[in-house]
Amino acid sequence: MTPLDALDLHLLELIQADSRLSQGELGERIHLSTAAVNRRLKRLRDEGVIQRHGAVLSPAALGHPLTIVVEVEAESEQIERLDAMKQSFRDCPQVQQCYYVTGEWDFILVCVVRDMAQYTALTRQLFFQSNNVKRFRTLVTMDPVKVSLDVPVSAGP
Amino acid sequence: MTPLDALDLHLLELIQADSRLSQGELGERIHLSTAAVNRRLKRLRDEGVIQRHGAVLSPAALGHPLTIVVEVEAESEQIERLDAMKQSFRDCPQVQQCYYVTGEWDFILVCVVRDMAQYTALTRQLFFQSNNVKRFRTLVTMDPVKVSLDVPVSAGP
DNA sequence: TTTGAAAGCTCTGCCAT
DNA sequence: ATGGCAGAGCTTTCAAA
Repeated sequence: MTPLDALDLHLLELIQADSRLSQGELGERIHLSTAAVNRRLKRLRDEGVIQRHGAVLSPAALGHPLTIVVEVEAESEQIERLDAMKQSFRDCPQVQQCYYVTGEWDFILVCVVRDMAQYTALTRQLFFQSNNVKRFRTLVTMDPVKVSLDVPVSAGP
Repeated sequence: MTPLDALDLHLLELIQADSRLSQGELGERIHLSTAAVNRRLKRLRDEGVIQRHGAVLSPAALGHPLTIVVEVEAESEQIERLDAMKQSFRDCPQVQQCYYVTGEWDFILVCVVRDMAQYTALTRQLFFQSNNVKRFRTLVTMDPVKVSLDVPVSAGP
């Protein structure tokens, strides 16, 4: 994979914040021609640095105002059973994010739901119906202080 | 705010998955003219249902291959001190997400970092340097099973 | 509300540098 | 690698229904 130069990083920073900027506009900002921007973006997409272009929707506007973080401990850590759990989390639209982690718990989930009733139904489906959840703990979000998937682009300390 | 009809929801579902679909293409898929699609998208943006259009970048490709979940307990729950904490989390590029939650812990953070050394530096900056962190617990991600901000669009159970 | 068309932009490939 | 250009395609607005 081609290493990223300063212009690539600048480009990524801009389209991460707003993917609707036209290639002409991007070119102006980083002092490159439209064609050059076009080529770089294509390369970055082909190499997988840019994974996808998506619209970020308001959960509240779509009737899912509640964000809930769930800590989950698995019964058995057999790969097969863990994979089945992972798949059930991936398949559930209400599960926005799932991380398999070290430490006290095995999984951390972030869920978006309509109300507590829907969350209760979700726990039935995901945890009680599974035969591999030892225990889970629910953390209800009072304030989604920061929600993004943005990656630091500048060099960093 | 105008209530969302079935066509709006279909549109949102499509551009949430891929915001690069052209308005003509979207129109074909939901059987509407380009102009009608254009107007609905504008309305959805103006109303804040569509919050932003962004590119999702690969953390690994940008040199941030480690995702770390952190549970944080605050010393004092004075609004002023909590707000200061929230702001420090918002301002930190390595903190992708922060939720202020009920229960055992006060904050859940999701961080993306280059390596453990950078994470250590981050904890210094965010936790030790703060005068309001009682304790925190680190959960290192072994597998980012599902990472998205997608919101369920269909009606749901 | 909708469609259809017109004007203006944007993307993309080609060629010269 | 880059910039300039041209044709195709896309977005946006407007009149009409």
